This record gives sequence, C-alpha cells and structure tokens, in this order.
Amino acid sequence: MRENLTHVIEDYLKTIYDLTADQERASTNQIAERMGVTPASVTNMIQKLAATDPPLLEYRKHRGVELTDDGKRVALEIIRHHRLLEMFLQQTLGYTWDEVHDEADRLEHVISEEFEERIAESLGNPSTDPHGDPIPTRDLRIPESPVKTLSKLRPGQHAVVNRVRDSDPELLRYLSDLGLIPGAKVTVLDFSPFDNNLRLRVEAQDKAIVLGPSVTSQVFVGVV
Amino acid sequence: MRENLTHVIEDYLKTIYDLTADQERASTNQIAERMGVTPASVTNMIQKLAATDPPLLEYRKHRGVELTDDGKRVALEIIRHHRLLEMFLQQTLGYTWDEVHDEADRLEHVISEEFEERIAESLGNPSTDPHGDPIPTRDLRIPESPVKTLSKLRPGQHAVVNRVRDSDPELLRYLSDLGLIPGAKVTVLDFSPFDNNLRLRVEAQDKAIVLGPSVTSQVFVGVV
DNA sequence: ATAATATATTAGCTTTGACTAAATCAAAAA
DNA sequence: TTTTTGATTTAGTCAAAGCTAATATATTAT
Repeated sequence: MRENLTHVIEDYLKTIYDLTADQERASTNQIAERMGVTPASVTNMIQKLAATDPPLLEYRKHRGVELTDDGKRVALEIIRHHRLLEMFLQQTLGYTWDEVHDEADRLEHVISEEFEERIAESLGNPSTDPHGDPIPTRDLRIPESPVKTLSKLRPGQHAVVNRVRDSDPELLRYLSDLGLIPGAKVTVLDFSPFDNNLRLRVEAQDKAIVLGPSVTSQVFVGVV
Repeated sequence: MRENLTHVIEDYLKTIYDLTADQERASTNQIAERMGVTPASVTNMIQKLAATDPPLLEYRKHRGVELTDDGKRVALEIIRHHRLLEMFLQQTLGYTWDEVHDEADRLEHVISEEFEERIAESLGNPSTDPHGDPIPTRDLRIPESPVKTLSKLRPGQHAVVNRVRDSDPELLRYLSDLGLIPGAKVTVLDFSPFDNNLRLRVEAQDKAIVLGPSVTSQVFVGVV
C-alpha cells in the first residue's frame, strides 16, 4: 500500500502537512519557500503526487493543495520518526535542543519500524518532543497542537509554556538562556502597543525581560 | 576536500575497499555482483570516480580498479560509521547481531560526525563490532583483519573465534545458535577429506558438531 | 473595466545513476 | 595462430528531481 516513496516525496508531504496545520490549503509558493526550491519544481512535484494511485494529495490549478488521508498518513509517519528521534538524541545521546532538528531531518527517512519501536520504548513512549511538539502515536493519532502564543497574552495573565517553534537553532538557544522552555511558568507584566513588546517574568528567573513579537509569536502557551 | 559525495558513491567506495582487502584490484564484474547492478553501470561509475579531482580510485581499462588514498579515507569513514552503528544498535537498542547490518547500511550515510563521536564515546570507543570486525579509529587507522579461517584448522588444534563474515543474517543466526561467536574457544576433533568437513567442539557447548566448508570458511580464528 | 502586480504553470534542459543492446578486448582452447 | 568464450566497454535510454525562461492566470489597484 505505501512504500517506494523517495525521501524527497516524504519531505514534500511533511512540509505540506505542516503548512496546512493552520490553513485550508498550501500554496505552491509557500511550499517552494519552505523547501528552498523554485515554485516550478513544486508544481511539477505536486502534479505528480496528485496523479499517484492512490493520490497523496488533492491539487487544483492555481488553488494549492491539500493532503489526502493517504498523504497525511505518510506525513504523520515521518513526523513520528522525526520527533521520536529528537527526543532520543536529546535524552539518550546528550544533544542540546538546538542541535537535534537537523540530525533528525536526515535520520527520519532511513530508520526502520524496528528502530522507531525500540527508541519509542526506551524513551517510555513520550507524547512530546523536546520543543513540546506532540508525537503521533503508533497508530498515527496526534492531539491538536496548542495554538495560543505568548504574544496574545496581556498584563496580569499567567501561563505555562508548552511548545516553541523549532525551526531556528539560534532562537532555541536564546529561549533556553531565558528559561522559556516547555513547562516554564510566565507572568505578563506589561504590554507596549505599536511595537507589541511584552515585559514578563519567567518563574525561577531573577529579573523580568522584554520581548518583541518575533519572539513571543514563536512560543505557545496554555493560560492558567 | 571531501564532502558532496553521494550515498551511492560512498557505497561503491566501501564495496571496493572490501574487495581489495584480499586482492590487488577489484574487477568491474565483482563490483557489479556485490552491489547488485549491471557491469555497464559499474564501468560508468568507476570512470567517473577516476576522473574526479583528486581521483578517488585508479582505473585501467579491462584491468579493474584500486582505491587511491583519498578513496580509502572516504571508505574508512563510512566503515567506521557502519561498525560503530552496529555496535550501538546491539548494545544500546538491543538488536541481535543478525539484525544490525541492514539498519547500519542505511544509517551510515546520514549520521553526522557529532553523532559518530557521541555513540563512540557512549560505547567506550570499542575496537570491534558485534561480528568481530575492527572499527577504524577516529583518525582512520585500522588493524589488519585476521585472515586465518576455521576451515584451515586440523584435528588437535585449538583456536579462538575472533570474527565472522557478516553478510548473511541466516548464517549469523545459525552461528549464534552454535555458540560460534567472537570469543568462543574451539577444538578441532576430526577432518574429513574430499568434503572438507570439520568435527569440532565449542567450549561450553555440550556436544560436538560437524560443519562443512561453506560455514567454516566464514569464521576467522586465532590459533592458540 | 483595464492595467499592474503577484502567483502559478509550462516547456525545455541538466545531472545522477540506473538500464539494455551492441561492440570490443583478453584469455583460453583448439 | 585462429577461434571461442567471458569480461568489459560504449552508446543510447530512462526516471527522478532540480533549474531557467516564457507564458498564463488571479488579484488588486486605478
């Protein structure tokens, strides 16, 4: 039913899955930008993926794409590999959370189900990766990701960090210096309009910090 | 100096390294058979590898190939990855020794130096893999592999198994059932001419066994 | 409604690494 | 030495996945 998909196809499906987490369809240009290829290459590939039997995505000219259930299944399998690997690299091999992403991006395409199963078990079947992203279960169910970002909070509100965007290692190092890691408790002290800066206190850190929206929009929280 | 070599090129170099362990040069057909491709494909590839700057191998028409020092360096790097991975899969993830080879064959091309270094350290920088094959050091030195096989022994001789051919998982399961694993001590009881069978006793096993040359030639020993 | 801009598609070309079929070379046999 | 056989090489294709340049479609602004 599945198999014989190339690593490249897996990457396209993963990227599209990601993009359609917060929108209906993914556009050619969005996919191109995320993957670092030209839009023409994307058009080529998505037409091919829409023409497979069964189709991995649904394509409408000039209207972008949406994954089919088959496409989603493949994407989730890869995402499960990726996030389990991130956890494994951190917990078992002592990687820091800013180092795990690139290594996992390469390993995710080549590990067997056996490998997946063994690291999952040795980690105690974790439900999230080091950045707080949920790990799909063996049968590829995945809880909704939290959608509220720190940038939405206003003075007086308390929240717990439960996930951070993991795309930029620089940002991750900065966040961990600040103590803004999953589990951290924060209190918003001040909000500046126009620049949308937030002044806030991270529990267990001595002094308050001021962060702009390019940081606060990357941190997902649950309000308490 | 190195880099931008494809996985396929790495596989060619590894195969050629392996073939030239016990002969001067590797022939087109040998390489083709080992890699499961046609001889024509091999000719293509080796001509390309001989034309790189610096060349990875030395090619003479109808005379086969030999790796250059640069080619050997690349091969040894991959072999180091492979054997460290085999050890890691067995020791850390609980794989059996017949399962590690295929997984390592895929992982060896994608792990970083960082990953290599971390597993080497976590394993205490082992000098051999689960089959007894020596692991090249960080600076890519490798001891000579033992060359004497069990099939060369004659009645009365005592020996210690130090390596077994790792290409066939079936054989590996059989050998481990017999207790013929690196470290095992054996005594040869009988030799049958014509069929070249050996009857021998494996220390710590209750009864003697008879093995033909298709088995005994795959087991490397040190005579004591 | 038209023009301007942004987005998407098509067409044609490139590189990698396979393949088959045909041709050539080298070694062994007659 | 010639013939036969087996190994190797050449020539020409193919599929994957990228690219550029040219074209077409949508959307927004006038």
